[in-house]
Amino acid sequence: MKKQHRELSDEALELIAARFRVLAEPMRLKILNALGEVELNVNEIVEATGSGQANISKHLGILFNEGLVARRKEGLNTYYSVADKQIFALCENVCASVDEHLATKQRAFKRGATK
Amino acid sequence: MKKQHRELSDEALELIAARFRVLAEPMRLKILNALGEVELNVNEIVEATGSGQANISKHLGILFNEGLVARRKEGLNTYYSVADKQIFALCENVCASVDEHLATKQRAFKRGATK
DNA sequence: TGACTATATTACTATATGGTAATATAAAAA
DNA sequence: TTTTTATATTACCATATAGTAATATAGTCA
Repeated sequence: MKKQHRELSDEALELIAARFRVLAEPMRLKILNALGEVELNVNEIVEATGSGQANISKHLGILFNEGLVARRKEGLNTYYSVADKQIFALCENVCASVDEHLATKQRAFKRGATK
Repeated sequence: MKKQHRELSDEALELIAARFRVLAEPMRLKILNALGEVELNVNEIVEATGSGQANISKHLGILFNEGLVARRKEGLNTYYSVADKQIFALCENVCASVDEHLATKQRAFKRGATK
């Protein structure tokens, strides 16, 4: 039996999956996309996303715990920014991959072969 | 107000999130890791992962629907392989990112500041 | 044909989690 | 101090989904 790839323990797989899980929510992606390269406070993020304050705070907490965003308090406000800029490259990759997948599906559909 | 990043519709965000969601399961990552560059049938994957046949079939179906694996039938057997090799680069990135995050946490812990 | 085998599907349960309303906290202002 | 404001937290409900057992399906072999 040939060894295919790097050995990954169940624990490592769980950690990697957890990271993906954080990115697997449209609202969290929306927050990251809204942040981009700038720094926004919670209210600004609430407005940018159109979601409720409690929900946004919860998502921000999750993003913060995973180290994807940084947090800075200034008086009553909390300013958030993207801590791990690599996220954007990651999303670009996934974007391209999804796009390719959809194109393939569309070609199959046009050919009349959904298979 | 400055435009930060690319505009992404809610629909696009949902598609990207869906892709991440597929990768957000340890068992599916385990399957992809087991497959690597080789082709395995369902039974071989069942053995490699230590999970049940029904569960593996279900996960393979999900991976297939997202276009992450390809499927080839040969008699009674179904052989699966990784269709989107970019996945591995993606996982490497996430791996590095998680690693960095954990290292940061560890440094904070050693400093006595969990903050 | 009928038995056997590999895989897929279905039905079910248990768990996780997103959204929301209500509330707590804590900093600023009056 | 009291009030106001921004954010975080808690409790709750509704939904999604991983794992599993049972069953269906379909190819192979006798």
